[in-house]
Amino acid sequence: MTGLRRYALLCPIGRALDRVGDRWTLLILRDLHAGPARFSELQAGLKGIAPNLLTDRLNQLIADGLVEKRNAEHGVSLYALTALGGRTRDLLFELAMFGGRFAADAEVRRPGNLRTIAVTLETACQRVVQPDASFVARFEVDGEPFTLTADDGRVTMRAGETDAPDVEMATSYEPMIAASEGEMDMEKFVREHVRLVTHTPGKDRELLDLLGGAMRLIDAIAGS
Amino acid sequence: MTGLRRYALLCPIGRALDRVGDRWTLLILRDLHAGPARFSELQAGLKGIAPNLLTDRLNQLIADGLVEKRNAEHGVSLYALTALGGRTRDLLFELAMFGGRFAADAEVRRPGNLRTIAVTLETACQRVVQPDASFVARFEVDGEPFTLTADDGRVTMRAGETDAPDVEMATSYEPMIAASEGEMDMEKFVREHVRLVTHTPGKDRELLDLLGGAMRLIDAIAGS
DNA sequence: CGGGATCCGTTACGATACTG
DNA sequence: CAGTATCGTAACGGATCCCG
Repeated sequence: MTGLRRYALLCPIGRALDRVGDRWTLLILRDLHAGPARFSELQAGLKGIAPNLLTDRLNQLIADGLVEKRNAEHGVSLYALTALGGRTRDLLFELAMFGGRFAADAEVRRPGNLRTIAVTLETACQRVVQPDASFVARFEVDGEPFTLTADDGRVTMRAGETDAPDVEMATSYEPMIAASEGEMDMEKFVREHVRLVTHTPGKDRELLDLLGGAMRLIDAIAGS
Repeated sequence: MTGLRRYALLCPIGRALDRVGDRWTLLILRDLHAGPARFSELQAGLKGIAPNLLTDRLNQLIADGLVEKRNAEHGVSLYALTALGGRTRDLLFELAMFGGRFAADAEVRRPGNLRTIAVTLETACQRVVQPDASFVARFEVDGEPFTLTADDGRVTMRAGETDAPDVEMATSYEPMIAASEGEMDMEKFVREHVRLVTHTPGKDRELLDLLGGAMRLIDAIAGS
C-alpha cells in the first residue's frame, strides 16, 4: 500500500500500468467482472493470495476509483467494479487473446472458483451476438452457477443464480478452454461436454449458437 | 531471471501475465514496437531502468519467443519483436486507451526517447486509415525522427529516418498527448504545434487527416 | 465464521559500481 | 557500448492471530 515503484510517465500505457500493473491487480479485476464479490470469494478464486496483498490491492483499486466497497447486510462487505473499473473489459479480453497463444504450464493450478471465465466469455459473446437477441440463461460450469443474459443485444455474464431462466445448460471448465483454443472441435465439445437441462425449442439453440460463436471467435483471434 | 512467482493458471489471462506481467516488460515491448532497438536505446527510453533488470526482462522475453536478439555489424546487437511479440499490439493499445482515462501524475518523468508513442499511434492510424492509402512520411517529434508509412492501407510507424519521404512534418510530444486526450482541440494543435516541412499538395493533407483521425479516435475511446 | 491485520522469511527490484 | 556484480530496500508469500 506504500505505492513507491510507480512509473510516473506521461505515456498513457505507463499511466495504466501504475493503476493495474501490480501483481494480482488484473486478476482481481478479472474476477470482479463476474459481479460483486466478497473478500473471501476473491481470496478463494485467486487460489490463496495472501490476505494482506488482497487488502492492499483492493485499497489501491478503491483509491484509484476502479472498485468500490459496499457494505451489505450482516456486516459482510462486497467489492464491485465502478464504471471506470468496468472499462478494463477490453483490456482483459486482449490479455486473454494474447495468453491463449501460449501452452499452459505443466503443473496448472486450478482457481478456487470460476469467476475467471466471465470477462472473456462475456466480451466474446458481446461481439458475436445478434443485435436483437434477448434471453436469460442459467449457465453452470462444474457446479458453479452463472447467469448469461442478452438484453436486446447487450450481453452480461455474472456469477450467481437467476430466477426464471429461459434456458439452463451445464458444462465444465477444462473442455471449454480446450474448445476455445482449437484443441477440441466445437461439435465434440457440444456433444460430449454440454448438457441442456431445460428444453425451450427456440431459446436453447440461440444460446448454443451464441456460446459456440463466442468460443469460435476466441479461437480465431488467439489462434491466428 | 529466476522465474518463481508465476501464476501457472489455465486461464489465458494468467498465462499472458506470466509472460508480460512483470514490471517493465510491457514497457519494453511498447518501445520495441517502434522497431528494433539496441540495449542502450531501451535503457535510455525507459529512463534509467536498472541494466540488470533490462537484461533479465529481455532474456525472459527471448525465452518466451516474444523478442529475438540480432547481431548486427560492429558487435552491436539489436533486440526486435518476433511475430509473436508483435501480437501485443492490440493489448498495448487497450492499455493506452485505459491509461488515457487517468490524469498524469504531478511530477511526470519524461522518457529518454519517444519510441513510446509508436504503438499507440500506429494502431490508431491503422484503424482510421483509408483502405487504399499509400505514402511515406517523415514524422519528427521533438527532434526524433519517425517514419510513418501507409502501404495500400497497411500502416507502420517506426523510429528512424527514411529516404525520399512524400511528406515531412514536425511536432512535439506534450501537445500531441494533450490533443489526443481532448485537452487541446485538434485545430489548435495543428495550427500551433504542427509544422509541415515539405509541401506536396495531395499528400500533406492525407497525412494530416490520418493523424488527426487517429488522435480523434484515441480521444473518443479513452475519453468516453 | 467471514474479514481482515500482524509478523517474518524470501524474492524481486533499484541504484551504483564495475568489467569485457 | 553492453552488459555483470553487488548490495540495500521494498514487495511478496505464507502462516498465524485477532476482532466483530
